[in-house]
Amino acid sequence: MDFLNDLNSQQRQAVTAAPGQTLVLAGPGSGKTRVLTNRIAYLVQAMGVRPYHILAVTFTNKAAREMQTRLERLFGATLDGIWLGTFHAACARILRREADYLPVSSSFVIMDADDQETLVKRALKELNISDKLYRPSSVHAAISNAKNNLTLPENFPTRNYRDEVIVRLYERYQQLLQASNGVDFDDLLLMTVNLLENHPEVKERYARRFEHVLVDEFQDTNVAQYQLLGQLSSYHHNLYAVGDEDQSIYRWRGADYRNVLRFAEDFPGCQKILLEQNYRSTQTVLDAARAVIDRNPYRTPKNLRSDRGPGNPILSYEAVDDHAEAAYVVDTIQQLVSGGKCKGSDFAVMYRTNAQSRLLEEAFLRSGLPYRLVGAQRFYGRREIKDMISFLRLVHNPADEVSLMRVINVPPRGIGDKTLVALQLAARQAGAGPGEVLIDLGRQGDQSPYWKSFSGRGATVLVDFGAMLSDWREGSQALTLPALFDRILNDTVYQAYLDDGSEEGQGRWENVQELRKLAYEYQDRGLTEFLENLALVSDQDTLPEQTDAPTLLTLHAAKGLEFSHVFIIGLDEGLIPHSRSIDDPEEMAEERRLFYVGLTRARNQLYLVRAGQRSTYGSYEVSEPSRFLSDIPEELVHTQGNRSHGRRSTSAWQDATRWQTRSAPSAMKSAPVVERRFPPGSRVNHPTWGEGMVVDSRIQDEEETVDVFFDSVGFKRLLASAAKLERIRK
DNA sequence: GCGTTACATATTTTT
DNA sequence: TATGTAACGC
Repeated sequence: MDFLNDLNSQQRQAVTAAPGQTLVLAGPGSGKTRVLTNRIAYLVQAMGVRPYHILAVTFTNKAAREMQTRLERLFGATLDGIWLGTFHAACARILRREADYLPVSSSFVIMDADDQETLVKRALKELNISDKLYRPSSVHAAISNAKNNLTLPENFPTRNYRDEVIVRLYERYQQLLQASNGVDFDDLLLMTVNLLENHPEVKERYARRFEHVLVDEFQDTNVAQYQLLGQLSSYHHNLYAVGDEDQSIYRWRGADYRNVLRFAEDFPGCQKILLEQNYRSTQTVLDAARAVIDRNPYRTPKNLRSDRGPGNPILSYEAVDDHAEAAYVVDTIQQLVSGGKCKGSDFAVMYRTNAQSRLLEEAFLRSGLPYRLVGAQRFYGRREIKDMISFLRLVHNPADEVSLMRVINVPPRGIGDKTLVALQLAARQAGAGPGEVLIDLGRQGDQSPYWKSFSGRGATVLVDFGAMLSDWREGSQALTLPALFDRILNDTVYQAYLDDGSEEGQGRWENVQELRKLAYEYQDRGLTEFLENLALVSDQDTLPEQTDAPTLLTLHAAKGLEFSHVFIIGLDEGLIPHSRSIDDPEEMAEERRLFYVGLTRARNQLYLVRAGQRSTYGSYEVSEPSRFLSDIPEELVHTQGNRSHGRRSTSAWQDATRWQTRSAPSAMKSAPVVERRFPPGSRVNHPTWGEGMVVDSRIQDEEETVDVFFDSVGFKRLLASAAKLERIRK
């Protein structure tokens, strides 16, 4: 049990906890994943638990993979029989096994968020409800919300007329889903919980098997997930939850950090262990983070400690506008990288909204520095990728109407609204799905009973497409996945459709080939598994790793990561906290946690950046500093630049920007030992240049360096000890 | 049925 | 800004 020696006492206590319900509250950087994996190792090695009896659930595939890798390292082999994966993957697995109990067959497709919205739109259309009054995204959110709370249409609380309409939409939506032999993302959880609830014998089977249930990021569980954990651990009662209320940032998706509090109420005998030793950040970072998060109510106070000493002060910078903000970030990174002090991969730039990445990207492109963008342009969200996946899904499951409607006329083959309406009608009259009708048409041509339901031209084009589809279906038995893929590409002449000679078209075609490459990897596993993985694996999981470039990402995407140098930009009211959060205290608390998550990603150096004005789609607006900034104790922060000096000619300001950038202290330097004599804002006198105002001042190599804006000559950078500076009163 | 255009539209976070 | 859609003309 060597691994126990490398743990601190809190960690060891957590890893070796007695069976039963255990709650580990793990502050950022406290070795949470390590505790989780070592716990599994401990269960297997010390307590003799067979991996077969262990279930470990995470929220992301990445986290699951990370645990997998660490376990392999600990054991020198893969653990046979263990269930280790995301909530959704585990549920999908259960549902496919137990499909006999379900309204769908075991080959059900998993509908992603886009598909869900498409279904909502169809429900709106069918029920003749205005999509202006009932925006699809909002209806989708309401349905999703209900499902996350285990609310079925019949239990949906209707407080007003709008709710009643939503219930009707919810019901129709559900019908459409099932007609497509589909299960949406939320159903994976909801249906599993209901299955276990309504069939105690099924529940017992799983609960008996899983002697130990472990959960990562417990604070992000929603009602359904919480319920599920209870069910799965209902026989052996060994539930091991690791999380941190302070890092709960998915409230909008139904996550409820109060589950952490509920855990203690529901299991009064549970053990609660706090991990407060931080191995990531300097004490300065932790102190700032703590000052921010301590203002949140309803949490377990934690005292995060670091052995790494105070480190560098936090640098804060206020740019004139959002362009200058981006320029500051890029310039600073460029200086530190070209100075050889840092690698590109030491840096991360975090922001609240994806839209903010654009100016950054432009600035990076201008500078020639490579960068890595997380999230924004989703590979699986691209049109061409969705098209190809839809073809494959259709082959796998012709009942999938969402996919059918997506690609029935892609590339354009003369199937327009009129023909589609006729197809829907014919299907409804026959009590079949449009997919079946289509395939029958394809097989039998004018001999098909459906033939006469269509006009001459409509019938022909439908027969053509139906023939293709039924061909693929037969092919799917005989052909390998990549071969099927190519067959589809060929038959649809998809390349010609995409690659119109433009750069964009070429890019799209490359994406298709990228997907084909992936299909190639699945040739031994087949279509079903390929599709399941496409549905459950997000883009975040397919990030190219190991590029030596700064990472651009949202604060949400940053959770679980760490970087030496972290920039958090857009620290303005309306962005952080986001304007949609200001009138709801719970939302506001979540914004605070989000900022906290960002702060605690930094190992060495934090940069807090904002802009005095920024363009919100079109026009510029003046912005106020984020309220969270004032929660950070001043002594932890070193303010760079100072917009408040009187004149601000463009050139002087640009000088200042560039200049301060260059002088950003390196992360590796220790904290200042010399006292500053000329704090920013003070007036000084110089023998040759006369009076000026100190704009910036910092200690470097035990020397005080100051930036002064002189009334006579503008900006100068001086060594305080060498220049005969004199401080004067205003 | 298709493609173009103008126009309106709404802009958080996504396993 | 950028995206989607409604309307129009072919």
